[in-house]
This record gives sequence, C-alpha cells and structure tokens, in this order.
Amino acid sequence: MSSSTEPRRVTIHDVARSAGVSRQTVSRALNDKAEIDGSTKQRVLDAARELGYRPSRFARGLVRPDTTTIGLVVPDLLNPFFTEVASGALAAARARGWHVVVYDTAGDAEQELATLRVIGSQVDAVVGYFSRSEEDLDRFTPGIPVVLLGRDPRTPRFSGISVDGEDGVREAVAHLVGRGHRRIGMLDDDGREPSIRRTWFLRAAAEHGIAVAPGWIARAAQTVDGGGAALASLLAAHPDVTAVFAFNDVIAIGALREARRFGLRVPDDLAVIGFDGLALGTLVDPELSSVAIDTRALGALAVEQTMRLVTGAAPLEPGELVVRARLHLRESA
Amino acid sequence: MSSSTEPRRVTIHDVARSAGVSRQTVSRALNDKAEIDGSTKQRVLDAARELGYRPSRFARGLVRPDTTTIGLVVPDLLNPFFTEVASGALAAARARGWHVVVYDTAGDAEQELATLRVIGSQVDAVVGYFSRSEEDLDRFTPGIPVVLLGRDPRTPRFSGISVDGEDGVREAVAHLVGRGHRRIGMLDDDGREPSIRRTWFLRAAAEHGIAVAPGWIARAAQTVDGGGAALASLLAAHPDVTAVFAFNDVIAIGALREARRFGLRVPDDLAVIGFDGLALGTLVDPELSSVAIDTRALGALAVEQTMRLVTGAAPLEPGELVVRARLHLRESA
DNA sequence: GCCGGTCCCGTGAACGTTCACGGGAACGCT
DNA sequence: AGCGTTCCCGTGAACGTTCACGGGACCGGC
Repeated sequence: MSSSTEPRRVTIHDVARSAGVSRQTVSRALNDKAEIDGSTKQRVLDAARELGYRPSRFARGLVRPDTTTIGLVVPDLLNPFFTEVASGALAAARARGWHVVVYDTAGDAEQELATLRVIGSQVDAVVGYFSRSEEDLDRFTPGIPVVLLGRDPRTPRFSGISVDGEDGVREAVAHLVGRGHRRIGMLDDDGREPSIRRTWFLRAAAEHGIAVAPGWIARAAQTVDGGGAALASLLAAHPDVTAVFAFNDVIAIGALREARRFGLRVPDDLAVIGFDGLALGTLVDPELSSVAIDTRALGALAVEQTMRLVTGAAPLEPGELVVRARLHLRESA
Repeated sequence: MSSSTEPRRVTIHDVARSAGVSRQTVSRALNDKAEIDGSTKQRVLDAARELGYRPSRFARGLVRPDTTTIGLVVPDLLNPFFTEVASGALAAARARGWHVVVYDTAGDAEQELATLRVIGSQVDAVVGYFSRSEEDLDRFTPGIPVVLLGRDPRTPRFSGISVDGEDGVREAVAHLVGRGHRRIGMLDDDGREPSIRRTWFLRAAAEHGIAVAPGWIARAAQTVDGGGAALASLLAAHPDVTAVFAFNDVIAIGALREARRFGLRVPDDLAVIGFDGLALGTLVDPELSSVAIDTRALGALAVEQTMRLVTGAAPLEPGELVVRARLHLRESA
C-alpha cells in the first residue's frame, strides 16, 4: 500500500524530522551558513543524502532575491547564424548575471507555440525568431515581454530587433557591377513570400540599370544542400550567369560547393556574395564575401532591450533597434 | 516619498484590488480559464497591463506540476562540436518535455565555478564539460546530479559519458599506412597534459611499426587559427611529413587552410584526418575525413542518464555510457 | 552572583500563485 | 412556487523555502 500514484517530493521538513532538527537548521547546513555546529551539520547532510533530498528551486526562488531568466527561441541551433546570435545573447546575459534558456523549435511552427506555452511559467521574457503571427504569439505569452528578432513588430505589444541590409546589399551589387558583372542571379530564401533581402537586391540592381528577371532568382532551403540545389537550377536555366547574391551565407556556401562540382572557378567564372558574415565564411575556399551583420551585437542588443522591458526602464527607441549590415569583401567576389 | 529602495513587485493581489475582483478571478483571466465573464476578463487584463503585472514563475512553479530543468554547461558554444552536442541534448530533452538552460563558460575555469554556483538554485541537474577537479565540482553542486561529458568520473558522486575513439583512430592510422604514409604527424590539443587521443594515435602507429617522435606532435589551440599555426610549426620542423592526424575537426580544418597557403595539395601532398566528424567537415574543400562520433547521440545519452539520476530510476551501466568513434572517409585522406 | 557575550538552534511569518471547494444569482422547466 | 442547472465568482489552504526574531546554554570576567 501507500504506493500512491505520485511519489511525493522529499521536502526540507522530512530531512529535518529524520535528522531530529528544525527546518532552519537543515537550511543552514545546506547553504553553508555559519550558525551551526559541525557535527549536526554533518548529520543533516547525511540525512539529506539518505533521503535523496533535492531543494525546490521554485520555493527557493520565491523567497530569495530574483534572478531573471530569459528564454531564447531559435529555429535551429545547428544553423551557425543562430549559434552566433545565441552566443552573443549568452555573453550579454552573463555579464548581467542573467540566465538564458535556449529552446530549439526545429523550424516547426507548431513547436513555436508549444514552446511558448511551456515557457510561460518559466521565464521572465522571451526573445527569438518566430514565424507565427503576432496574434498567435500574443495568445501564448500572457503578460511577459517578447522581443522579436529579425522582424519589425506591427503592434506595440511586441518589441523587435531588425536588420537593415539595404546599404550593405547596395555595396555588394556596386562591387559586382564594378567588376563588370551584369548577369547577376540571386538565391533567395524559399519562404512563403519573397524576402526583404530580395527587394534590396532588386532595388540596388535597378540603380545600376540592371533589371533582374524572375527567372534569375532561385529559391533555396536554408541549408548547404539547399544552396547547392538552388545554384544548380539557376545554372540550368541561365548558364551565362556570372555572379550570384545569396539570401545568407549557408546558402552561399552551398553554392560555392556546387560551383566547384560544376567545374566553375570562384570568383573568376562565378562571383558569390552571401549575407550574414558568419565566421564560417572564412573556413571555406575561397573565403566567402558577405554582407555582414554583427551577430554578437544583435544578440546583445536583444538582451539589452529585454532587460529594459523587464525592469520597466525606458525601452530603446525604434531607431536603436536596428543592426546595419555592411559588405565584407573576401575572396569569393 | 515612498520611493523605497526596492520597487516592490506587482502581485496578483494588486491587480485584483485594482480590478475590483479576487485573486482567483485574475488568475482565471490570465490563464484563459473558462469560468469567467468576458467583460470582467477584459477589465482584469487591462488592469494587469496598466500596473505592469508579471506573474512570478517561482510561485507558479511551486504550485503547478513540476517541469524539470537541466543545466547544460559548455566551454564555447561557437565551437561547432559543442553546438552539435547541445543540439542533440536539446532535442532529447524536448522529447521528454524538459527544459535545458545553456551556459557558456568561455573556456574559463573560474567561470565554471561561478556558473555552478548560480546554477545550484535554478536547475535540477547539470550536464556538461568541465575542467575542474571533482572536489571543486562537488563543492559547488550541493545535492544535485551531475553528468560529466567527455571524461570518466573517478568518484561515484558523478556520472559521465566518455568517448572511446581507440578503434576509430586505429582505423584512421591503418588507412594512412595503407596509402603508403610513414611520416605521420599529429596536431594535439594544447591542454596541460597529453590527450588520450594522442595515446590512441601513438599506440596505433606503433602497431604498424611507426615510432612517432615527440617532435612530430604539435600543440594547437582549439580554434581554426590554432590548427593552422600548429601545422605551420610542424611543417617547419619536419617538411617531409606526409600526413597529419588532428585532435579534432576544428584544428584539422585550420590545418587544411594552412596547407593551402603553403601550396600543399590535400590529400596528394598532405593527408589530413580529424576527429569528431562534424557536419562542418563536409563544407570545406576537400571534404574532411574524420574519426567521427555521433554527437547527437552523445547529447541524447547524457540527457537520458540525467533523467534516470533525477527520477531515481536505475542509472545506465558504465558500459552503456560510452560513445564509440569510427572512421568516416571523405576526401582529405 | 550577576552580567555581557558567543554559539547554536527553533518558531512564526512571508514569498505569490493555483487548486478545491462552496455559494450566490439568474434562468428554464415542471 | 419550487427545483435543478449553469454561469460566475470568492475564500481558505497548500506548495517548500528562507528571513527576522527570540531564546536557551555555556563561558568568562568582575
């Protein structure tokens, strides 16, 4: 009998009773407080180990000075871009003594909601990349601040850090044109709608009198293989392309690899420029030129804004919530 | 006046008073419970927003069904190896509905302790890479289970997941010897003592009658640049080296890049084999051969063992706590 | 013998939330 | 009119810990 469905938790009370002391004494023994005799302390510790006692972090947090925890949600931690952002956020949070809980939604929109639902009772704020509508997000984040990464929020309910790559992309296109390129393709994201980066690209191309026809834009999954496949299809349709601009570095690196398989020399036969400026870009051969954003700064900025939201301090102005991308020239273009 | 030092937290009580209802009604409004009138719900929500109310996750966790949280400690999240392990752990934890808090110690031994100290009251278990002695770790993890990654624990206080790469390294050396290589160097870790991987390497080489002199082993920091520098120094001392085995893939990739700068063709002039089997290895040219370990399985195994420790289930046997590495041949050797 | 001090220990109270329960009001039906 | 239902809402209690306070035992000095 007595084998009830739940084992019931071992509390500080049980330890106290078992050791023949009071709660407070147990607490003192566990937390290395001064006002306790050496032998009783040992006795308490033994009892605790015996019973398999583990303090409840909730009860503890309830009564001890707050330590803030923010939840960081990324679609895919294996994508080096998100890794870099996460790393920047982690560092910024640590500098403030905050905690960061990292969640990986595996790129699944359902998972986003499931994650948020579970997060609600665990963190003081949420920052991350979401594909869901603001209505959905609102419903699943009752009362806690949310900082959206990589997009501009439409409602005051949310804050966001956005990336402005227009100037950077313009630099990239100008550089390509300066090298004599006129037949420039793009490997865009395969999301539902055309990316903003595509818009920047088209606009910059137009400034140089280059009208990029739709057929010059291939869609790529955000993986290395996806980038390779996209370049292959672009090449099939337009073998005379001399340069490509990629939605991001991961896709660009896939293109680099695919170009090699096609026997194209980069940058002589085909120039490639990516977006993000990942450290990864320096490892490939040739090293990848890219419209770079400071990923660590992005993570840090997100944490900074989150902190202001949580503490009630004056939040950053929209103008400050932007990370600007600039062209980093290396070997591939 | 009344500007006391602490702003005092806005509680559910304050919201209730302001909205003219009871705590419970506020709770109902916030959690989307059914038993509440639409208009009062809206009134409560408004009051909550007005006061800037944020529920305490501690009070909530205290009374709601437990959700277990494990702390994952890695030296450097930017190192792709740890990223892969973290990703595996995250996925495994999510499958169980657990939470993972990721901490980055920036490779600093002091930070390890600081992290543990802060972790103590926040997580139910710790799993990660530590350089500290077991005594130190013991002192800073009062009562909670700890799973050590990448090393065998000496005391029953700790559990650990270790990597057995002996067979894999033997395969690697056998492959090199089969290709006619006799002058094989190694780019080892630059830790305090020679790595176990070096031991495996020397043993395997000896089995083929190759005595690797100390001068053939260079020390490398665990970065791409470190790997490059190590290869450069090895090349300076022994220009006739025809193959190198690296402590890990990051170092190996640095060697790849350095070889290119030296005008050496891989694998014709210099064969390179790494360790870890990172996805990153398929992105470089030539693709990296490596003694690969299943990083995701490693992360998952760690979470599995942690779960057993936390719930009090029978822990995995030492024999099950090992991940074996095997040679994955690609282009670089 | 009294007093001050040190060392150790225990007792209420509080932290902020949700759960279980009870109960009033309004409505519909017989 | 009486009764059962449904819809809302509020009141104690509980979760497990630490803090503030009080108090007994023991020691040393005058």
